[in-house]
Amino acid sequence: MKELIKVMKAASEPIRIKILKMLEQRVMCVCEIYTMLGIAQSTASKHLKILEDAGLVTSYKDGLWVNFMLADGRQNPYASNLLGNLKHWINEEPAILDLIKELPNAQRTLICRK
Amino acid sequence: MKELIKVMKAASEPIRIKILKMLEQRVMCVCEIYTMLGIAQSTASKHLKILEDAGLVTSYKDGLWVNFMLADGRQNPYASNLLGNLKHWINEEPAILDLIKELPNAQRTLICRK
DNA sequence: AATGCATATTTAGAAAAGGGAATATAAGAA
DNA sequence: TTCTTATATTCCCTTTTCTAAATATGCATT
Repeated sequence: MKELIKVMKAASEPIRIKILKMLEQRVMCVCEIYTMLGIAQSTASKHLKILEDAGLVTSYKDGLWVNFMLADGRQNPYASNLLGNLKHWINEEPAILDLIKELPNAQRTLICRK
Repeated sequence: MKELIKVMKAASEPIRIKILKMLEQRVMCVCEIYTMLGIAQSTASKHLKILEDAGLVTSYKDGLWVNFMLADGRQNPYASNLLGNLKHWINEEPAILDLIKELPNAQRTLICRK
């Protein structure tokens, strides 16, 4: 039950759904994510932690970057079920279409270096 | 997106999951529900409203009683998907097993009349 | 009409979640 | 070591959510 609630709660926030939809396309680092969504870095980190705790997302380090990707869901059936469904959900939604369209422009080497 | 979020949010509360699991068994009125869950009547009404707004539950009047049941989900794909999955989720959970076991004892004619 | 009963709604307080600025951490570069 | 940079965490504030008592509504019975 706790696991299920955690997944549902993680999936009940528009920003987190957007993150999942972007990660369907490719691996992303935090700076790419918060830039795409127009939110603060700390906000993005927190949402990613919630997604990770729910088993929806995993990450691995690559130097200074932390790469986030969809979890394979082998350990959490609720998470993998949601991720599977989400792939063919809300793909026609304007907000999502825009995100996907803009995704190629969000490259860590262009965005995060100041 | 809004529809999806509404369903996820509705499903991200233990009490509401418990209500759905009970409604898998049978139609219930509000007094049966709040008695089973040990919550206030107003609390139960509000949770039911949230579930109904999300398209997970429907209700019909029968005199003074209001009967709640799972929605058929013909209008909301997210809701029907969740309801379908939930049927084979958390059935081994002690809290759920107990609820189902106690369900036959919660009869409106015995419980609500004072 | 008037009363009784099941449910809905309102109200108010407490708890949780969301947001971002500021700070801490960790890893690469100098 | 010291500096820089990407991310995590802390802190504080605002918004939302949850809970239940109190009140309102609506139907049925008398």
